[in-house]
Amino acid sequence: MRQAGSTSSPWVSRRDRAAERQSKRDAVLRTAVRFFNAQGFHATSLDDVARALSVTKPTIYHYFSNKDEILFECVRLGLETIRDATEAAHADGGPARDRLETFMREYALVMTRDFGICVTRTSDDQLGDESRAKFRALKREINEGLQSLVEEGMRDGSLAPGNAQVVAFTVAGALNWIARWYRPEGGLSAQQVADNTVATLIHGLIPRAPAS
Amino acid sequence: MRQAGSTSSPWVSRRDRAAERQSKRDAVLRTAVRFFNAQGFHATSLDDVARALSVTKPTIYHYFSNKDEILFECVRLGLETIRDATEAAHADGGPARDRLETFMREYALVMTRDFGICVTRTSDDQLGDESRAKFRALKREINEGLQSLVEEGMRDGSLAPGNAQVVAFTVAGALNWIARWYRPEGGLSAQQVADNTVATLIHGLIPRAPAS
DNA sequence: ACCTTAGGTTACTTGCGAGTATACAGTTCA
DNA sequence: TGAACTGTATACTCGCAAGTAACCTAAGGT
Repeated sequence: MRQAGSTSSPWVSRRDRAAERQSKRDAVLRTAVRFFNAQGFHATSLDDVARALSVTKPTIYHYFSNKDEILFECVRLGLETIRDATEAAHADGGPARDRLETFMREYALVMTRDFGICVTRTSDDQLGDESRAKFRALKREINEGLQSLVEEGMRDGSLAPGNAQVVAFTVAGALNWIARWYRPEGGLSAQQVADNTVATLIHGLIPRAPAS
Repeated sequence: MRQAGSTSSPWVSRRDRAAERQSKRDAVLRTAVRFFNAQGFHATSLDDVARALSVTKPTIYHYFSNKDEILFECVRLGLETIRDATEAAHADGGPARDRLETFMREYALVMTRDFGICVTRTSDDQLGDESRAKFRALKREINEGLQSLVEEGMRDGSLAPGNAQVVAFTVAGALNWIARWYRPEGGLSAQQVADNTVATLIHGLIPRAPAS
């Protein structure tokens, strides 16, 4: 630690205290999410996490009030990244299809990273009542954003007509699934996976004449 | 119970004993899988399952040796249905694309039913070592079948060229996801969901000239 | 010099739920 | 009639991991 603040002076503490606390909180989350992804939430004890950080369990309780909060913070970090991308996709101009494609690519990339992976591995029965409600709300928000983007595209003709809800879930499923199979050490980079998946969804499985 | 065997006679027991035992075993699985899907595996105690069947926990242990076995049998039932469909798809003649499409539709339908739902809700860290190995093996078998079907289609030109592995995972993800969002009481029938999802995957998101 | 607070520890409580020991009733078959 | 087995219940053990109590230390402000 002792990573100093803006000016590097021995008189660390003023506003830096808060920053240091935050950085330790983050460290707990980063460590916890790896365990959750590797072993599952229930199979991970806070002692595991503590040990990995060379501290003890009560220390963790100094930063979080319970295990639930830790899990929720993990999924929140993943979900908020995606939600921000949804909002960006709506704000941008241009044909809906292009905005959708950009969004999908971003979504896919999140799914190759720890917090994104945690989102799809977490089912709401693992969370307490209040966290579960927030978790669901965030997911719904994202899904509605995706679906409305699809609807827009169907309206403006840049997307093929169909059932927007099913299409949105199909896209979400294909993208979420990346979190379940992607391995960084495998042959493909995250970017390649994202590009290929998005291309498959956009163009479909059967051949198509060169012109898009 | 007392549902009798082939001939309806009061002398029930001979070969029927085994059948009755089997039917009770099945009842445990059907009840358990509903709980697992509704509340999650860890959040479901065997007392819950027992109570729902109006028996007690030791009775369940009379049919299964542990909780693990119950979960594994649930996912096995789901997975084997899919695997059989894979094999059928390989055995059939005709262009690979058609066989793939049939297989996808069947896969999608399984994902609307209890045991199929359980498959995608179960992550391997919930299983013991031996069950986990079998679970993974079954899933791999299915995925390899799917991927080889895709490769075949790319070779014979009935599918667009691309990275067969990514395509297979994209398809699997979209189909698996059905288990996470489909609700029978919602507006769409299982068949409609299957047809729409498959159509989206086959044709892609962007418009296409009428001729396939 | 002293009080307070933050960050940490050791050692505990506690509850839940998986799994078991044991007993008992009914049925089959010798 | 009675041995053996099957299916079920009651009442227990037991371990694990979440969460807590109580205590320690060092640093900052005054």
